[in-house]
Amino acid sequence: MARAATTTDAFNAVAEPRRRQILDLLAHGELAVNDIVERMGVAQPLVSKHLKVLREVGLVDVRDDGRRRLYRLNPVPLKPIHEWVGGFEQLWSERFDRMDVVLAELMDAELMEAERDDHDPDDTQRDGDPAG
Amino acid sequence: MARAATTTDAFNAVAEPRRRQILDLLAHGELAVNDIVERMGVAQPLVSKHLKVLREVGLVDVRDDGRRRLYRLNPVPLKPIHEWVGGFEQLWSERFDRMDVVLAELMDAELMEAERDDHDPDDTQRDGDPAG
DNA sequence: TTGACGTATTCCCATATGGGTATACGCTTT
DNA sequence: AAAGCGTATACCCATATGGGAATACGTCAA
Repeated sequence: MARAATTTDAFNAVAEPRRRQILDLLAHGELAVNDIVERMGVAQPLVSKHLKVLREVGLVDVRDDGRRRLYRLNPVPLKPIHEWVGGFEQLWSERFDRMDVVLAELMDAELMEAERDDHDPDDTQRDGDPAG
Repeated sequence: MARAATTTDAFNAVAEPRRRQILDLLAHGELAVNDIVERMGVAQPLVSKHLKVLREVGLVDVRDDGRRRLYRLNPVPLKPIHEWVGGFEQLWSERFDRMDVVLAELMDAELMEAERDDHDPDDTQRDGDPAG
């Protein structure tokens, strides 16, 4: 099998930078295709294709306005992403007691700076469960 | 051109469900490849490949332990995702029933500042209205 | 050393991508 | 009706994917 389709979910749809850019633009309000084309400086068919993907995952809605098509943001499908990533937030935003060991080397560069008074030879947590 | 490589950034790496699953597992602590293989029920080479992708975007770190390799989570590269998606959070989290109203407010934020002397209860020049 | 174990890598394939170009479609103005 | 405009679609490509199978590699056990 190949990679999952971009239209599989918001995760895949949003992996493309241009599509994120489109969503950023639409966050300011409804826009016609040409508006997006101008602001992004890419070919119109390409924009239409990206919009199609975004439509298929429900990230944008369309509305006909004469011969134009106005697209507008629908942020709801982003929610699962936010929630999933949010589950890790604590792991990068602050030090944990038990995850500390794990994170130590990840942020060692910064932590080591503050590590002037050594102590605490304690260990014994091979299987910490931060989510507990 | 084809789709951006999965190793381009966390956005792409995390678009794959299995890789998210791996990160979820590692959130509980360090794991050897075989541990992951067992818990996910997929072929070992596949796990190794996914781990390689995660390594290349910095989402996991490895440590040798005899003939095993212990992987551990590094959540930091998830931060940009969280931040980008978080920018849209208010658009879905607040009790806004009608997204178009929200967007209109964003759009006219500046104008409204200058027009706080206005009155105009409504105009409703839109088509369908879900509210009812 | 030999063998077993734990992982990584290589080769193969079907698939769908993002981009380009050309063109078809629909609405509007003449 | 014809001409234009705004969008969407159809082709064409090079590329890299996720998965499967086989195998190479490094470490530990006999």
